Amino acid sequence: MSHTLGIRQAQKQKTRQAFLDAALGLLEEQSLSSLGLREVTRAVGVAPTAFYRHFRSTADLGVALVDEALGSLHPMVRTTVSIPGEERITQAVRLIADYVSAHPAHVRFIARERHGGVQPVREAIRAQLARFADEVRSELAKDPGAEGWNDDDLLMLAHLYVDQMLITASLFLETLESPEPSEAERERVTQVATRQLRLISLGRLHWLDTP
Amino acid sequence: MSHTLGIRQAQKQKTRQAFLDAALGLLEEQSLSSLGLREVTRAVGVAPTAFYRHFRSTADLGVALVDEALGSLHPMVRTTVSIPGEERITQAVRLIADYVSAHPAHVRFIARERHGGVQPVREAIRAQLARFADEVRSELAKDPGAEGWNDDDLLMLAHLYVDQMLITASLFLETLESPEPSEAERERVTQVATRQLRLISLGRLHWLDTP
DNA sequence: AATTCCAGAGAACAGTTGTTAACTGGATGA
DNA sequence: TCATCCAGTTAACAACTGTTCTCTGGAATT
Repeated sequence: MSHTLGIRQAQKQKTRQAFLDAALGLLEEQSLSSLGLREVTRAVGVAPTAFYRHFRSTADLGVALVDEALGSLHPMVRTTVSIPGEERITQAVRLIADYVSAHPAHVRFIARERHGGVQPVREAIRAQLARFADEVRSELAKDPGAEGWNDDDLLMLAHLYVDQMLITASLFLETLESPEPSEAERERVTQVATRQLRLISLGRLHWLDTP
Repeated sequence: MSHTLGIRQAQKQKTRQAFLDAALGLLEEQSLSSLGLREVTRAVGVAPTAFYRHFRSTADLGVALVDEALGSLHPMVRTTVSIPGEERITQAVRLIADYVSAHPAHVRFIARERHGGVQPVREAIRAQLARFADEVRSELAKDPGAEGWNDDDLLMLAHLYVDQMLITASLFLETLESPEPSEAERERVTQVATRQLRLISLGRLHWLDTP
């Protein structure tokens, strides 16, 4: 059962969330490695020293942001990959489009810090993406089209899908950042992403044609 | 014809190159948006104000680094893509492996700043990658396997290849950064990348099977 | 009701930052 | 040879950084 938090714990979590929100906002136009501790506390409206009550460093805050950004996405990905047939591709692209629309700053943060200058954050993202890949692999294994596939090749394919989804997310993001975000642009990205996934699925279909 | 530079111009270019080299070194463990001007001049061994003789800002220096990192790669990519048959994939993976080994810091810089916090640099990288995609597209168009393909689909495929190459480069880089860089790890990345490219090529082969 | 706890405030620290202005001295071109 | 140019220097600026130590007032515990 869930324990009701005391006033004190509740207020602390509220402040912590304010830190995460403020940081995410500031990170829209800079990278984590240049994010200052004082900068964040100023945005939240608290004293600089209050930061240490919640995080050891801005790198620590970054790791927390990784979990916030990707943690809740796992069940959705599993569900989407488990859809059979053509519908899977359509729904996967839609899932990404919707997620980018709903949480653009989170997506930007992940894309930016995946190869960014803060090692612990890179590692946290790497671990999350590896989890996604493994989940995709295990869902694909249940698919009838996976007969005759070994686990290595399935994981190779899963990584291809995951990376492709990240690229697509980044393209949708650019769509939002564009000076005049048009529905036509979004539609174009959707079309390209769909066809790229279709092409990969075609390759998958004929993977075992010749040994 | 090439004009021989005076002592003065030559010395200036030498210092400029020292700036680029020093910056690239410092950027191994941080992002461009946190790179300080004084930090760079200190590493070069020159007064802070000397920086302004060469660059307007660190963002400006970043744009110069983009050209240094990717500019010389275009002819190699064209040549590699023009190779027919299975050999093309093998040679492409080898090209990337060699380039990462020879210029790891440049590759890291591109991967990091592609989605980094400095807009002009992102734009410069985007433009270079678009050039690669267009070059790959025009080489693929010459390929016998491209009969019946329209330009839109060819460009879609070209982007898929280019993005895939960047992902592979980043994996090779992680291989070098690993605490104990083993040849076995490199070989594994080579194998995965090769099979991913093969799968994509299989999809390409059957793209026109059903309209 | 008395005591402990602890999120956040306040002040101070030594170092750092980007940018300005005025300079020097060797290469350059008349 | 002499005047011009200009890459790099020196000095100074206000503003900012992360981190420390001490303090406070309300919640939590007894």
